[in-house]
Order: sequence, then structure tokens, then C-alpha cells
Amino acid sequence: MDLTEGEGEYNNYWETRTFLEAEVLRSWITGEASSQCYFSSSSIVATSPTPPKYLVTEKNRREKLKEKLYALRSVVPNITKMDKASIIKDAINYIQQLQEQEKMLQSEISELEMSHELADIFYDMEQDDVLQTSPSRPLDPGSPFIPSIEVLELKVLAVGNKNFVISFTCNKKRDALIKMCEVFESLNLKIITANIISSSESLSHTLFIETDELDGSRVKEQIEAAIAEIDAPRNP
Amino acid sequence: MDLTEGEGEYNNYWETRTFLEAEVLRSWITGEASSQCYFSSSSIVATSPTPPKYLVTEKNRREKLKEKLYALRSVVPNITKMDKASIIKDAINYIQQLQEQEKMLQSEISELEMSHELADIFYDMEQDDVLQTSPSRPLDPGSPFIPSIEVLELKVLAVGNKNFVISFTCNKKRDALIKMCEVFESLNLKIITANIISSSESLSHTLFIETDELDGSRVKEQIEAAIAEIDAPRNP
DNA sequence: GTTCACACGTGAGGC
DNA sequence: TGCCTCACGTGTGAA
Repeated sequence: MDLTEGEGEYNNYWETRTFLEAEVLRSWITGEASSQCYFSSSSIVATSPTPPKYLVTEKNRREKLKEKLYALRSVVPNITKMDKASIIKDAINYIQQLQEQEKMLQSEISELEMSHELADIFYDMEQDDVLQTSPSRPLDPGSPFIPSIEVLELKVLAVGNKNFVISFTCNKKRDALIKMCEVFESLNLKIITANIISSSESLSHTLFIETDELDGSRVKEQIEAAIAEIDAPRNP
Repeated sequence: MDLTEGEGEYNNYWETRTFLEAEVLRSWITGEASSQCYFSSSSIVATSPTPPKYLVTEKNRREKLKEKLYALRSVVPNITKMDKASIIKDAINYIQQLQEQEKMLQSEISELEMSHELADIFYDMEQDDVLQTSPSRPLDPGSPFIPSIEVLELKVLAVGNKNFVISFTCNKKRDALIKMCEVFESLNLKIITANIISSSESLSHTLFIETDELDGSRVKEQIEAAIAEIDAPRNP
């Protein structure tokens, strides 16, 4: 985009700028400065300080469109070039990216609330003694969804020789903690506290566990090995 | 936007259109047709069929930008006017709308997966005898979230005189089924089967229940009255 | 006849 | 130098 916009240059060439609400048509080219031929209604050689209306209108229209383009650029992040065409191109890419992301988020939401509802059903059916589970229930509690659990970070910190602080981050949420509990069950551990921080993309778990064994370093290795196997496909 | 683009009119005025890859600069204005003065390098009165390069370049640039605008318009739904400025304005509004929607979806997802994880924790802690709940757990299972449940559609169909098919649609998901189970508990009903269909905006529930009472029509009225009270604010 | 939106030709300035 | 982008003035057709 032109930075000077060619406005400031002709600013000295005219005298009266008090028409309209100012800011409009700051550049009125005199007859000597322009090589184009302009026919004024009053004189042939135009040195009149009042430009015709259509020039004002056209300039307003151009300014309006330019302002709209700036506004478009302001709502689009990651703009590479200030080009008019580049602004529109980046806006198109950004819109398509937003649309895809919205579609992904919607599918994720539907999946989440579906599994959520299923969990509610099972929980209610098992908790409430008035309700009873039906033998003809067409749902399989074992594997309604097969999510891909991916452990991104893992830290196992020994506190003393009986307690451990385990912090790890995973991208998918369902069954991740169940797997963890299976690990702790197999290692004969007890959960003291469990904390979860949910960010947009991942879940950060922090667990404080206790063991009966005395050899702390061996338990730590066992925990790391067991959690590292969460990424592997399930074997029911 | 101009529909004719002023291209087809001057098509008959020139002879050679075999430069570049065609499609470019179909309108070359001859000296008689245009009122503007054009100085060619060869002659004063320009009837030469070959326009200078900068004209071709400028026209290509304008066409490129116009094409970009069309592309922008194509990815934006609900375009009201074909104006250049209106296209950009609608694009800006659409982008802002998408951004807000994405933020809402993300917060909804985080809330969903947070409550999901909490449910998993409680479920696991209660189920697994190896793990034990901690007395210092800082979480309140009673009311972690207060969603607004809204029942959109409700149908209660009597099948025989002991069974009923209940189908209803609600917008928010958490605790909706729990409320339903409370209703069934208060009415001394049994869930035979439960089915949920999750769409983007709502959840459609279909339940098959059984009652011990003999007066079917009275039970139907009780069910309808109880479900209709789900919309009311909770009274714990 | 007036307004509006557009495409065009053209000169200026930046790389 | 040439190429690219821009703003400007102007003519034109449609509402």
C-alpha cells in the first residue's frame, strides 16, 4: 500500500479546505499541475478552488473502500504483506482455516457430549437401585470409542521413599485416567490427590501417589515404563 | 459490480488479439472511441492495435484484485449486496462471528472435558477398591457447574398399559439425564432401554420405561408434568 | 437529471 | 533501469 497516498503533496496547492466535514478531497489538482484536460463549468483553465462534486464522491468512495480493507486487515491475524490483493488473500485463507477449525471443534464437542452422556447413563444405572440395567441394552461399555491417547510429557518425582509426584500431559481425554488407574492398580499404588488443568489442546495431570514398597527408585522406573506403554494400542 | 465490465463493447474495435495468453486486454480503446488523449510512441492519433505494456499490466492487476474479491465473496455465506465495499464488510462481520463462535466452542469444550475428567475421577475412585478417595480433595461433587437445561420437545407414548416410550430433546447436556432419573425415581419407574442421538446443537433422548401401576393414562400425565418441571430452576 | 459503482488510462513513488 | 502498487480523474451504464 502506498504510504504517502499522494495526498500530502498537493496540500499546498489549494487555499480553501472548509467544505464538507473537511478530510475530504485534500488533493485538488490545478490546471498547471495536471497533464490531463479538465473542463470546468466556469473557466477553461481551471484554477478554481472548488472541485466538482463527482470528484468528491469518487474520492470518498475510494477512501471508504480503503478503510474497509484496513478494517479487514485488522481482524485477520498473521498478515504477511500490506498488499491489497494479499490482504484479501490472507483473509480468504483465514476464513477457510476458521471454518475447518469450527468443524473440528463441533465434531469434538459432539463426541465429548456423547461419551459424557453414556458415562452418565452407566453411572446412573449402577448407582440408583430403583433403576436397573437392561440385558437388552444395545451398548457395549467396553469400547464405545477408541481414542488415540498420546502422552506428551511425563515427569515422575520421588518425594521421600514412599510418595511420588507424577505429572504428565496428554492430548486426548477419554480413558486416559482409567489407563492410569490400571497402571497404579497393577503397581499397587494409592492416589492421595489428583489435579487436572484443562487447556485448549491438552490436559495436564498431576498426581500424588503412595506406595508400600521401600525401593523408591525401582518403583519410579516401573511407573515410567508403565505410563510409557499407554501410547501402545489397547489389549483387552 | 458492473456486469458488462465494458469489455465486450470494444471487442470489434481491434484486430489482433493474439498477444499474451489471450483473455487479457480485450478492450483497447481507439482514438475515436475515447475522449481521453493517449500519446502513442508511433503516432499521434492512435489507431495502433498493440497497446503498451503498462496498460496490460494494470488491467491484469485490476482483474486479479477483482478475482480475489470474488473468491472472498465465495467463502462468505449470507452475502447481501454485490458491492465491493459490502463484500469486504460482510467478510469482516463473518470473520468476527466465526471468532466469537470459536471462542464459545472452545470454552464449551474445556468445560465439557473438565467435567468429563471429574466424572472419571469420581467414578474410578468409587469403583476401584485399590484406590481410595482422599479426605483433602478440594472438589465439590454437588454443583461444579450450573447449566441451564431446556427441554425443547417432549413426547410420551403409552405402549400397552405398563410401558411408555419417552422422547425429548434438550439443548444442554450435563445433568439433564440425572434430572430425568430423579423423575423416574420419584414415579417409581424402571428404564428398559435408553438411546441418545447427538446433533450439533441439541441432544435427542429416547427412553423405554416400565411402571408397576395399572392406570396408564395417569402415569402419562405424571411423566409429562414432571419433565415439564425440569426447565424450572433447581431446588436442592 | 442525479446518484452510484465500476473500469479505465495515467503519473508517481518504491524496490 | 524495469516492475509493481497505488491514487487520481474521467467516462459509462444502471438504478
